[in-house]
Amino acid sequence: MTDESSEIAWLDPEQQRSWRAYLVGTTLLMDRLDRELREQHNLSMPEYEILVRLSEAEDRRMRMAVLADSVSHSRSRVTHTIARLERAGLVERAACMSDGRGVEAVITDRGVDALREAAPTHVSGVRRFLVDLAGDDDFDALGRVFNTVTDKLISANPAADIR
Amino acid sequence: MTDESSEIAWLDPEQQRSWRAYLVGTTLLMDRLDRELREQHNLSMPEYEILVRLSEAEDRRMRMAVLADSVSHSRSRVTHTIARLERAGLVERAACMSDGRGVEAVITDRGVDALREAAPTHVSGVRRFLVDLAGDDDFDALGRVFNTVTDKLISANPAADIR
DNA sequence: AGGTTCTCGTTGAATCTTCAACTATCGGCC
DNA sequence: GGCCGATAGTTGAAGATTCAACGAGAACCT
Repeated sequence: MTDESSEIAWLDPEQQRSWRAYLVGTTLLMDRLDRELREQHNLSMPEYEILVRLSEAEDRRMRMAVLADSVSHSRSRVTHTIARLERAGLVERAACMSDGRGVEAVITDRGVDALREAAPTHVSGVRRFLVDLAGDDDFDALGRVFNTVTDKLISANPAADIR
Repeated sequence: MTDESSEIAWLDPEQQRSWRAYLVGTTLLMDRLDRELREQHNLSMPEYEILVRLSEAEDRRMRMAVLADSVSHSRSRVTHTIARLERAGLVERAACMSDGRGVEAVITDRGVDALREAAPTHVSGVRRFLVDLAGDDDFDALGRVFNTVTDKLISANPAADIR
């Protein structure tokens, strides 16, 4: 294209095909999983993910910042998401004893129930549209790649705050 | 968990690790690439993708529906995105001659320039945070997986309208 | 103590996306 | 020609996410 383009490391056609497949595939996949959760369980993907983290946490509760880091969403976003979940009665907020600024999100019994109901739907979607389509080796490769990507982006973006 | 859970094909721990790495990694990656484009070139990822498609198209123009399909966004979304790009002077709309309902999006010279400027930034990001981190074989695997995912989700979602 | 600086989490507005409803045109059919 | 269902694209409001600014408490330093 321009003069400087000769110095730029463009993607070769095959790499470009893979990159675009990833972009489009991810869009379609997230869209689909989100839609299934919404229609069948009235939950969005981000909400679902947060419920999962909380349900696995010690004492079913997590500090907002830890929660935000664990899903890699901004703190503001988590605040809003938790607010929605709280309105739905699936989560409650509790002041943090050890830190006056702190807030803990706690999944309620109803939250656990909602998650239990939604989980099979979700997992089946992940299987049908991703895991079972990929060979085991390819799926392992995917895991390796994105573990590396995550490491790189976490350490490149110093410390906690995603933003 | 519940009784029926014994019949459900959950993900084994390693699969779960990969799935979550993909989720988190994708979040971080898209976030990062979007931010770089925005800060350095005042473009979002979806806007960038659309400019790319248009720039590659015959005569630099595409029907809205074709464009929407090619990036796998809803038509409404593309309408809004194009409206923004039009406001920025990077794209124009033109009535379609062969079909009275049709609208073609055409990338302007300014649009081509903007894309030319942004492309090196973007490609470098894709390389630094994904392509160059993955071994060639792993990256190929990623391409295979998402080509399959895309095929499955396109055919599963009969015909054009993504939603 | 007092002051400074940092982190925690929230807030409300701006931006982007989704959703449902709508207009207009096309295409087939009678 | 005229009707009828399907398709193209838009619209505006509702919903979700980002962004910048903020208040409150912690941590540190003297």
